[in-house]
Amino acid sequence: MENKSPNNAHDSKKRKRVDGAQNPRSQVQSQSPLAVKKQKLLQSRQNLPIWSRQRDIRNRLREHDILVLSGETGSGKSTQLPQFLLAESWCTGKIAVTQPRRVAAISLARRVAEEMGSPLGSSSPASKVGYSVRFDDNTSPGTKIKYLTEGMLLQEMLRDGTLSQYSCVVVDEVHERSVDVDLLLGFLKQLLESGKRRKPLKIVVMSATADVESLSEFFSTPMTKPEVSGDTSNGTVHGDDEEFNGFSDSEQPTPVEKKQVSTCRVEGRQYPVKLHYLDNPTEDVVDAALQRILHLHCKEPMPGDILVFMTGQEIIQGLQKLVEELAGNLPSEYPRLLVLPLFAALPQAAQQRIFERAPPNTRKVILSTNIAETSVTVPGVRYVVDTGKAKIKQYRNRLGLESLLVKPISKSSADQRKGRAGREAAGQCFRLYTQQSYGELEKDTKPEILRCDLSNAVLKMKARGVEDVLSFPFLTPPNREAMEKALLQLLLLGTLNEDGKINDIGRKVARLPLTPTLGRIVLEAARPERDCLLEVIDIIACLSVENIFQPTDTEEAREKALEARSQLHRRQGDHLTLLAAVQAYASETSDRKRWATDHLISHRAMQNVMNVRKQLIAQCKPLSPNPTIRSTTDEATQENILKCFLKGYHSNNIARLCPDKTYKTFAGNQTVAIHPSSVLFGRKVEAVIYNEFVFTTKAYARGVSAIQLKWLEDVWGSS
DNA sequence: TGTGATCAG
Repeated sequence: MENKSPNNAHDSKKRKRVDGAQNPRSQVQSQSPLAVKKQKLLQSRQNLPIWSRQRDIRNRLREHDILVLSGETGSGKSTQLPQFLLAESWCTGKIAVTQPRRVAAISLARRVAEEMGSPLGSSSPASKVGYSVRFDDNTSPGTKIKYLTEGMLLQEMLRDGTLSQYSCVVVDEVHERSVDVDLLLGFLKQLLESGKRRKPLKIVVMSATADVESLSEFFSTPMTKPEVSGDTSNGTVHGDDEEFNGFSDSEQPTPVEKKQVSTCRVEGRQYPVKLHYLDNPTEDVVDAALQRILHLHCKEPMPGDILVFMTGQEIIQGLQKLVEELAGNLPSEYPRLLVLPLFAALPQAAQQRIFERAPPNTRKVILSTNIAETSVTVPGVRYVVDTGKAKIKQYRNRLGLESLLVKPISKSSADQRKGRAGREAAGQCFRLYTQQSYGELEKDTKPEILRCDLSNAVLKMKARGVEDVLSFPFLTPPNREAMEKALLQLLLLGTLNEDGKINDIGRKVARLPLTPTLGRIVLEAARPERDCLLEVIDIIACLSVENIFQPTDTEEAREKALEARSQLHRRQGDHLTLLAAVQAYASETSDRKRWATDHLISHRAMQNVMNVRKQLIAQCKPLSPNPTIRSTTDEATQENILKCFLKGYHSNNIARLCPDKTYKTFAGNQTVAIHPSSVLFGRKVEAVIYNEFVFTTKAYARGVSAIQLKWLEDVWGSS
């Protein structure tokens, strides 16, 4: 039965006829539900734009190792391309397909399993399709097609430097240009040019935009100085290495010739969207959006929901009030208007409301951040209103901190937003800016690697044996200053040696699912002198998820929160307060959700904390097989916990109280105030450490704990 | 006395 499956047929000549078999009735009667479902799906697969390109794509990959495929949403590339390749003679191993987001990896795997008539993941050893995302590895030994997040493949590359179990890596959604995708592309390019693979490795790079030239140029041009060196002796957290790790041989790399890269374009499927611009620029986009929403609602026929792109939570909630007010005053002959906000911090249940059908005679208006641009598909939308702005992360080398700024979006972002109106029928897009302003927008959004703190990326490169990170093959190289800042940071953390080589600590930190700073703190906690691993992991878990404390926007809510959380507050500061919260939650055995609600703590955030905690404890097992559980009321324990943080923050995140009663940072002697959300707010202690420095109405330190200056020598004096 | 686009390990 296995061999009858068209996608497993190893006889590619017969394949076309089997796929096209139009008389499945006799098979259907005798086949399992999975096979019936597969047969039903075949027709819709055959209608996808990419279907007719199957032969072409397979031929191209027989002749070339690299294929750059551009295709818009709806072309079917993410589901069909991996299936096309399964029967190729070079495809003896697995096919990896990377995705930027977990939900995408999971839903694609589910869909492809159905199409292939295969059980999903670990449910059966016969499963051909699986997925792997953080906290959820759903694969079986027989998995041939594996959907996984970019971060998961990066982790796999640290453990198995040549990706020996794969015959093909498909990198999807490259146009989003996450830091992880940029690293992956560089690592894959190095791997291809290293000549380290025993069997061929095929690479398919897929992008929704037509930036095919830069991608094919990237892969076809050999690196001037192939980077092959590095000390990769074992220093693992897992201790399960079998394969070599990176490019550790001292032998010279094989000389590289210019690679042949094949390129291919597939049409998407999209209904037409009519564009409208403002004649004159507006000063007040909120008002312009309000007018546009009401006008659309009163003039355009039903059905047809409206999706409005805005910058952030606050402005969305403001507009929501205005629209609801005005819509309430409309004459009764108009349909009703249901306003739904959408942003990531919104509780899950509230986010779900956008998928529910509106009551009869009601039009939905969804006011969204750019979450609706890529991460969430809102159904029923025929009208898009675009303010042309978004909050964008920026990194400032000199201050060494990331901040969010409202900035104009790029052309490709604007076009993506517009496309959201044409998913189900023809639609319209109203841009709340002029056509001239559109013309002046950047073509693409600046890749994240040019806008962020690079210490994590650089550490990963070092852990893969890349010694000269300045000549790493980046699709768009970050500037030298940002790279040097990251190297310095890693050196201060003690993850690199003076000569820039990664050390044992660095290799261990690189494998933890944390920033280098937080990873370093965890390692410190495992040292026998500190011996407070479990306690520090609880705190670190909180710092690596969203805020566990429910936001308090009114005076009343603030008082209520203060009251509800009073038993959790620790006078030493926010770190020990977080620890108290996790310990209380974890020891709650009856109803954790209720406990969270009672304490005005986000249950969803706490569930994430528990997942991260479990993962970190498992990963740290080799560091400290039997960690002691400490009494957290013991002063020595408290001191040890905070000293671990001191080790990770070194001079960056410390401030001391000056005679003028203000806190000044160690590093820059800058005045910094304790944030009102801190339990230490308003208190004066000799010195503090803090998790982050933010500049809003003034310079604030958030996540603050009291320390003693005499501790510094103990922490900095030792290695 | 005040904040937060989004995603990933």
